[in-house]
Amino acid sequence: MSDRTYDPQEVEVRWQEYWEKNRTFVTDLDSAKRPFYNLMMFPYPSAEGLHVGNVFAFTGADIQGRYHRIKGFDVFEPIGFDAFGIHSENYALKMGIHPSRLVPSSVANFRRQMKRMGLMTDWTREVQTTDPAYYRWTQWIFTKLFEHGLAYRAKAPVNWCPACQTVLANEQVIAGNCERHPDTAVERREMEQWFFRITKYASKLLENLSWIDWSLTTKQAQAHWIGRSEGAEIDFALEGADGAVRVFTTRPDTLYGATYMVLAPEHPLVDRLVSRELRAEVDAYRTAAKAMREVERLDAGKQKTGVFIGAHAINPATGRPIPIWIADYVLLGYGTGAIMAVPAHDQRDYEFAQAFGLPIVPVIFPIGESLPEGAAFEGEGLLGNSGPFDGAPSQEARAKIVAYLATKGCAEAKVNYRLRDWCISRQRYWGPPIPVIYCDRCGVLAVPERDLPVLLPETDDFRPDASGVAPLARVSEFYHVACPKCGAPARRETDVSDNFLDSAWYFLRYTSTDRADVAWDRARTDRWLPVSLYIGGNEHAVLHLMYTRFLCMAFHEMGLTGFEEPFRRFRAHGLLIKEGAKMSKSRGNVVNPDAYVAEHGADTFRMYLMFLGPYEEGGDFRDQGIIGIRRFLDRAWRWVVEERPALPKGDLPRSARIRLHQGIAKVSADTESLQYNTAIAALMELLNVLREQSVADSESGEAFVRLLAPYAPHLAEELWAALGRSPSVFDAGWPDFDPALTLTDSVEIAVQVNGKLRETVRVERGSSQETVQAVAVARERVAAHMADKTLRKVFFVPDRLINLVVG
RNA sequence: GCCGGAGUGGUGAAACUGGCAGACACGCGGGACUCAAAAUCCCGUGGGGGCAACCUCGUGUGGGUUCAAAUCCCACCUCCGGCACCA
Repeated sequence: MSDRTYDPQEVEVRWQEYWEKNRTFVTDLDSAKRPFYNLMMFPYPSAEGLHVGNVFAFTGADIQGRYHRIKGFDVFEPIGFDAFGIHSENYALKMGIHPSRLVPSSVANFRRQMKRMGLMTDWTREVQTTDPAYYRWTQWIFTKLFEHGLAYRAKAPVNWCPACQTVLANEQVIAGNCERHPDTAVERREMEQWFFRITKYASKLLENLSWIDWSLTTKQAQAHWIGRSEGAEIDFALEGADGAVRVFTTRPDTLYGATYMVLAPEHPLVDRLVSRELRAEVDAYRTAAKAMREVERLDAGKQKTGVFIGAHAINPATGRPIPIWIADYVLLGYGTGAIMAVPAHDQRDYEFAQAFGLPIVPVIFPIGESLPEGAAFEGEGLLGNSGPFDGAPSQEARAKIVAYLATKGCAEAKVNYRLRDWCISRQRYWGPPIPVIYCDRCGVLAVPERDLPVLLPETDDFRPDASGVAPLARVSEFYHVACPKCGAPARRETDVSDNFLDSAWYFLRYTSTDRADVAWDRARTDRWLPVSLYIGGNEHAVLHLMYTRFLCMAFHEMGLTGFEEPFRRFRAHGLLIKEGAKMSKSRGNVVNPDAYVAEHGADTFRMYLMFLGPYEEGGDFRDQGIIGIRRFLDRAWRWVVEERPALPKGDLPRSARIRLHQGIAKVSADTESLQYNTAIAALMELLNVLREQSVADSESGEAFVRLLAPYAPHLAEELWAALGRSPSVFDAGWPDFDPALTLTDSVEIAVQVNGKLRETVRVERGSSQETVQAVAVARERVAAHMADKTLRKVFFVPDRLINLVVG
């Protein structure tokens, strides 16, 4: 017996060197016959290094890559780093070191840790979003969108975080507070911003969800975010003035019950409509609403407030004038920024009408019950108080009323979306400058492709200030530029683009990192995309994944790619938490993998994370059971290296062979469907069975090692070599199983009497009810429970169960 | 409030399409080996009762459907994630 034992450090480093030297996981993108693009969400390389949450995410994705590789696919598994953005910038400000000097060491640390984890990454295709060779193309994408009318500049009320000193996307505002500063209320500011017209694709973004193979939860989150609602836009003519107020409603059937209107305080018509006597009051309300903290304004439970503006509009159905109010519960950014208020059938309008003594006219009457007291009736029923439409069912009346108004030119059916355009301007330093030049003569120009990249100037003066102007405005060599068209003095845009733009196209760049002349090589993207499988966290369900889909639709429309949807399959992994809480630096509960890898090795740590619970559900990280995985790998090593070679050669007994084939079937199916915890349990069971055998057969060793390979890649290579096979096990093919050998010859059948388990009997597979019943009733324990009772009925599930009902 | 997901031994968890609840591990108890320990191996391990064979209760709570429910239905509780005056 050898005195050597399994030494993961030695084994793992040796195989990592072997893979690197032999370019085992470097993919020839141009000759691949069976491309499998295995994508994982690239990390933000924080200075603290990789944490277990990253390792959990990467490992689950890497298992898919390795599994497909053994199955014979040409797997492309690239990685990159996304070090632009506010997170890096704030950290740099805190440390007083320029981000361009901090990022390389963070990246180097991440790279070291990731290599040590043994991912099958193709490191020849690494991208960094902060590299001018990359962001040149991020800027190019902006110019393409600009050319196609998908990028525009608008003054808009934006979310301003006083702590970040920058604009936030809606998605970055959590309950009215900043995503990065949970104690800081977001303010609203009017600013010139660059937007991408994602709303153009709202319907396509929604419709395609019906066929893309994504985790259901992710698709639901996207559908909700897009927020489609069907209704109508209706014009309410102004009384004693030209023009009309347009509203959006999902309930045109309630039009006869519209007894007043409400505009958002910021609505542009307010200024024109407000009466002289009420102007002071209205202005005071508008100022207050504007200054109000977003959290307060959006608090659904708060008392309704508002003011009458001294003007009236005509209800187009009743022909009667109704008062126009402003109130902060109506939002400028949704629908038309104005509503028709139907207090009888909308709870918010009801509360408002109650507070201000406005008339409440019911027009929908529930069938077979009466209207609720003290609340709006929001359900369906028959129309009343509705002139010619009285008696019509409310659902049918919607279209009828719209059609009737349409003939008078004051309504049209309309689909509204909650989705808003993507604001990409950031008044910060650490990002790709938006490639735009403002020339007094030529107007707003995109920087021509030949002048890209617009390099981010090196400056130590990059702290944002309350001016709201980006730090780049203070760098005069950058700010002043000659117009690319006429040569006259012109100015550069000084905002940088949103970090989400960097990460919205990185998977296209991976294929073409060797090409300095194009963003991506069309032949390669045609071969490799859409991505075969994308694995990542569901926290990106509506941000990253939505923006990415939008860009790909735009690229496809421009003829830049051959596909519309970037990810064939997307699977969301669960969140790894610690003691019931999300891991974060502020909580001080971030777990660093290095210590575990140093103690037990990467294989053990990988498998342990995967064994913790269902991959798609995540779980609570504890290191309690890690020793169980280590023991399992130790046993696997001993079995292959020491125990098995000492046994005489021979064939497995049939029962063991059946267990082997059942194991192959189970591990294959569970790996395929990301049920890694049960796949590992099956591997353990299989090893337990195989170690009980007293012969060394020719089949089980190689099968087991290959099943183990996606999970413990280093050890699998080592054991493959110990079996006398030449590397790499990842070129060896996935073991097949014989379906006939996955069924045992005999089965154990549960015998119940009146639904309670009393006995089990072992019979030949496929035994008839008569046979099983005969065996069962002959058993003493069964007979005892049936004594002096009559057999009423028998339920028989072949090969499983028999239930004898007596009474 | 709304939309998802979840609630099972001391712990992480497993359970096909409604068909033997607790696979696989951790931990714990006992034993073997050892001068001793570590490592390893073997046995046991949901609760209660019983010397035992066995009996009985048991998947968040309360009802229901069914020969049979962790699984389906109704009502509720708790936790996690997301959204939130969306007209």
